[in-house]
Amino acid sequence: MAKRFYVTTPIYYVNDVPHLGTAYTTVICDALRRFHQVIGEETYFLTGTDEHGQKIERVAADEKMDPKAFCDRISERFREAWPKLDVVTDRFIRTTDSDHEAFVKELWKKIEATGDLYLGDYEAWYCVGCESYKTEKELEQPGNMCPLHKKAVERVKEQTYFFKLSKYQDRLLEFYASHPQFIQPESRRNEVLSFVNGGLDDLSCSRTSFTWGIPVPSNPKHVMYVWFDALSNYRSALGSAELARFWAPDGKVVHLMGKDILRFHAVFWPAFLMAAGYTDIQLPDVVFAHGFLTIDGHKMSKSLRNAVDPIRLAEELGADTLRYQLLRAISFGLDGDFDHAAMLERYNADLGKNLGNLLARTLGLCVKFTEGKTPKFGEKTPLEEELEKGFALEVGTARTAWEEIAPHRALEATMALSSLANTYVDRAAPWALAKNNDTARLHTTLAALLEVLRALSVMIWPAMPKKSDEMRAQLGLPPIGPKVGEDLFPTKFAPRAGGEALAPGTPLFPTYDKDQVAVLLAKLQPPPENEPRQNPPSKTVAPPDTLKERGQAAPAAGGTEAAVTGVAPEIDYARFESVDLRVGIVATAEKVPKKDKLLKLTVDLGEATPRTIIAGLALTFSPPEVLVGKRVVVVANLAPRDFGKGIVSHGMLLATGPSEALTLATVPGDVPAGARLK
RNA sequence: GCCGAAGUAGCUCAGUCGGUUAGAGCGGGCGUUUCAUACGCGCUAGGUCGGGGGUUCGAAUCCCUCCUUCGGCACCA
Repeated sequence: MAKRFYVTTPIYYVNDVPHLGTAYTTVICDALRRFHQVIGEETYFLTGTDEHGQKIERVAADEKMDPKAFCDRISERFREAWPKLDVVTDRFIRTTDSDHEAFVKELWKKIEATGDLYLGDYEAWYCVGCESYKTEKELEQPGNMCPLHKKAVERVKEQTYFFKLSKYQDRLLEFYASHPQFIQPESRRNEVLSFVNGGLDDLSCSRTSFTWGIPVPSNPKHVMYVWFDALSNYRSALGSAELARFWAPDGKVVHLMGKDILRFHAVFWPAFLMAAGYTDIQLPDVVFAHGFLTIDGHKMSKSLRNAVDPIRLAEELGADTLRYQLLRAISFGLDGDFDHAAMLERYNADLGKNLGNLLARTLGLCVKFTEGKTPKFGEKTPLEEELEKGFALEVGTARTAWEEIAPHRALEATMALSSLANTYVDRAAPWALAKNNDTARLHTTLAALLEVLRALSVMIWPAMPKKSDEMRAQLGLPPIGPKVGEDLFPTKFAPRAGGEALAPGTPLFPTYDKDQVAVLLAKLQPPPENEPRQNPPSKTVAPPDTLKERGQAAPAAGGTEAAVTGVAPEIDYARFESVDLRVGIVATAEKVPKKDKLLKLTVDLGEATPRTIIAGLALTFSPPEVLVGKRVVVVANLAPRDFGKGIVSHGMLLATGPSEALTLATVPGDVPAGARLK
């Protein structure tokens, strides 16, 4: 049984501001930490911001700001946001913090000393005609020919530090095997296993093309790869000897993150630590990837994400209501939907009618019949026996669920206990007992109810700390003040002595009537988007974090993201002239079966018959017919490429952008098909 | 296309080492109590357990196949 509990969110990249996705991750961590606090463990909760990288350098430049100043501004938005959701962190770390930088440099040096970080050339084959890198297997032999241009490709070199990730493949697999809990949930584990089983390449771990990052100690021209820098925060934050105890055998280290960045946490991070000499026992215990949220059934597009502000929700409804919805409504680990209407419905049902009303009716009875004081618990009847049985069951279920990182189940059990108490009141009918002057039974009944309420006030604390405080105040109890070594989470049904003052107050969770619900929804729900129906996968913007946007593990080798770090080598005019660019008019367009991205076009180039061109446009242009009639730019003298099944492409369209949001190079006006561009 | 996960009542999900009438919560409907926030309690939903086929005395639960959804990979001349 762990005595210490250390939980982290990913550090959020400052190219975005807090939104519902990041709030989700952060709230869950806070709730988990609170649970572990309340059972008497020593806890530490870390969040923060990730601030280095070329992207930030650029955005800052665009805003004519110093990168650090830019980071200060955005980081502050995160720092300010979380307390508004009743999130209490032990530290808000920034990758620009000096102790972090110092730690990362030390970590780097340690690994470099073992030889697992080595300076090498990132070498790749580059075809000037294609303006892109080629992999070995793409080339035609002999002569390393570009298959399209039938010309030899060039060898391009960039110096970079590599991390010997390949060396850790087996050790990682062994680690996963001996620590089945390491990657959760289970289904994600398989994904990672197959990735690692598929073989690991060494990781390019430094850049020289920009400067906004932590310099490599032995070679300051190089800046460390952002992931190396960022992942290290989990460790750098515990740099002091005093804090290192959280990362010891009797401590449990849990990293929570969205499923999109699981790989970095489950593969790279432990490998870095292994390389730096950490033993298995010093690696994190659990890497838990949760799902993505949709909002009212819609994927989180950028605009939708901006329209649904967690801070505003918290201000409007109370942080506790938002927290409850996030924790209870979404099966943790799976993708989930954040539905505004469902949230209010659930609030009314669970919190208002079930729990809130239970408190009100119980205290009401006490005011009437026990002078507002806690009564004495007397002899049990079968009713109390049954209540106790249910109490033990639900309390146990809730505890286990929290331990297993299943907050939705924990809260389900919590509400089940509240339901049980409502049933119990009805059966015991204290108002009838009062009428019959059966004071002993009356008191026993009320004391039993107060005991359930006391337990509930503890059980909701991880999810709804403020409401717990209010509830306990009404029950005449002090707010939860967790102490290390003291397990406050209910186990035994143990009514209070009696004679203590109660302090009934206003309803804990006032319900919203139909009209109020309508008003709130109108106010909070984002306006419906004009989503082009069936416009596929505008890629879900990963809510939980935006770290993915940092680019590939290796330099832009043939990646579709074409992070243009520099302009391709110079060519002479003759070479340029050899590329025959023509205006083409799209005649037909259809999807290539079984290929997600490919469209088969016929394009009129003013020739006898239109040409067939295969292009990777399907993600952006749906249905493909929208392309018909467009004047596009075609590379007309590109060697044909066979896609199998008799599909051959005779040319290429010019376009830019990510595959799900491409911009086609088009020609305005009525230029005839076949006109040459130069 | 390859690999993986999933498809169970209006909604969110549980159940699956095969076994009596397939479950819970919410919502809906009906009834009822009065301590309470018009709240509680009781009853109810009759759902082809994605489709089809097979194994078996018996399948939501095992096998095959198909469909759909979601991931990862591939495809982007």
